[in-house]
Amino acid sequence: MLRKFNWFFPYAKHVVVSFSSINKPCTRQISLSSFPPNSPYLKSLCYNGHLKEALLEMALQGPEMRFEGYDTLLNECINQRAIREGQRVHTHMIKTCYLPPVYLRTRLIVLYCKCECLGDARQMFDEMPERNVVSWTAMISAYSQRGYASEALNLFGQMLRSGTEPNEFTFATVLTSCIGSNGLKLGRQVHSFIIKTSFESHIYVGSSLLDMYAKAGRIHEAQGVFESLPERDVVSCTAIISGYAQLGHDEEALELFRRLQMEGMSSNYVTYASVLTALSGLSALDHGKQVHNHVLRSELPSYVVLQNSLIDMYSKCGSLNYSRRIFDSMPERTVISWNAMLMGYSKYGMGREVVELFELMREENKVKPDSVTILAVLSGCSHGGMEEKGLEIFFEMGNGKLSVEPVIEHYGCAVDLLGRAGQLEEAFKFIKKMPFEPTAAIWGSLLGACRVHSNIDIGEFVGRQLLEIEPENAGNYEDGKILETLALAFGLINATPKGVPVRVIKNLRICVDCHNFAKFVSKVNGREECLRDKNQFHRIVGGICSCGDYW
DNA sequence: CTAGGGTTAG
Repeated sequence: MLRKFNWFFPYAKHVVVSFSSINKPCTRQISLSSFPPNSPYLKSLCYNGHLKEALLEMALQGPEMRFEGYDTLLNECINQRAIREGQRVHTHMIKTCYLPPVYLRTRLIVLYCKCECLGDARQMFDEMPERNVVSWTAMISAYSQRGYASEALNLFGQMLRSGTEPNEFTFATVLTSCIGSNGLKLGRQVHSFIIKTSFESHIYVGSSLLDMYAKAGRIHEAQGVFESLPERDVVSCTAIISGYAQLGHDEEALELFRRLQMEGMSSNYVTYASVLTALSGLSALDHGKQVHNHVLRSELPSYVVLQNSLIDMYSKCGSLNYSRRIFDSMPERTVISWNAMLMGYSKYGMGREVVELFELMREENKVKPDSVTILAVLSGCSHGGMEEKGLEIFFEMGNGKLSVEPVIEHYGCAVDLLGRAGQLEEAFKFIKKMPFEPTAAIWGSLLGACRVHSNIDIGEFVGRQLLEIEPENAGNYEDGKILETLALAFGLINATPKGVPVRVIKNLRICVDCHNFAKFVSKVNGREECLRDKNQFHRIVGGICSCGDYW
């Protein structure tokens, strides 16, 4: 009993750890207890997930705690993502003057990283008296995983300068941070380093490498790395398939998938998600259903990611009912699930469904809307005849009610909403007041509104703005022709529904003609039609389109 | 101890 009181530390509910104290030179008090540390008991508590009891045991053992006990405890804290309990272990080390070896300090970095306490992880890292390749890699990977690519790369540079040799773990993780405008250049540098250190054919390094090339749009180089791999597994195969799919090479992606399957590759839910991306790009409903059936038969657990891609596939293939059925059946949804469903409704101009679903999302209050959510809702409102509602939601963003910072695309939607509501002057003033430089797309949307509402004054001004912003479009014409072209553009404003052949923006003309033709056909045949263009869907019944002639 | 592929939008 005496021993217990000697070494029992009454912890505050919220432990504030003084990180710097862990490195102070300090010797542990010598235990006079004759009891050996009860490590097996602590271990069994941890293995059974009883962290609270294990912490109590730690307190009882006091300074008799050794490496093994700390290791077991930290492992379980990491498994359970138990930050409070992990902090207690950390505090215990400090209070009992235990100087943890590099290994345990690295475990603490991992703990803080997994619990999304990146700052604490970095502090731990900075205060290490010595580091090895594992601790460097753990910290680099912490940044990579949390999306801090430049910090990861910075640290990689520091690591090299410190004279620590990277290993296959380091390369695999640092390559995932070679993204963005400078990514390819850096990735190539890392690649040559990998060749020098003979890690090129390592399966983890190789798949990370090919993924880096694929994300940089260098699919042939990615293919080259893939083919040079001495062995293949699910991840490397999925990486190359998704590389093709993400670059829009949908047929190649599917062809590769078929070939690799015949060669005996195994698939998992990530593979199917990538294949579904390719299929939705091709609007290949039948194949999509086959994948869906296959997934159901193979009894994969219900992975949110896979269900998200099924929602997207069905909506892009025009089967919104299937999308909704999957959406409704999901035990758990992420923001992407909501976004995919909202986007589906939005592209069909189903404004009411968009607003209803968005309201459901806010009621449930489990998942926070993000920038894409609002984009889907606003564009759904403008394509679906819910202008007022859409504007209301846009202005809620400015009020801070939505925890989403408006970006230029949201402003574009607002212009769309105002234009569609016929408030052309308001839209014009709105563009002038925006905190962003208006893009060609924004002027273009106002021009479209001017066309629908036959407003020549604003339309003329907007047309000139467009020619200024997009000189590459106008650059194809000689000076005289630009005035020619402008006239035709304004002619378009008053164009009859049958359409006047105007050559201002090519796809605008094609779109009007095709659209009218489709409407004409639907009226004559009395059939419903579904068209998919670059941005949205048109569902045409009896000569009337779901887009309300506004796109 | 540390590592690779994935779903919405653009």
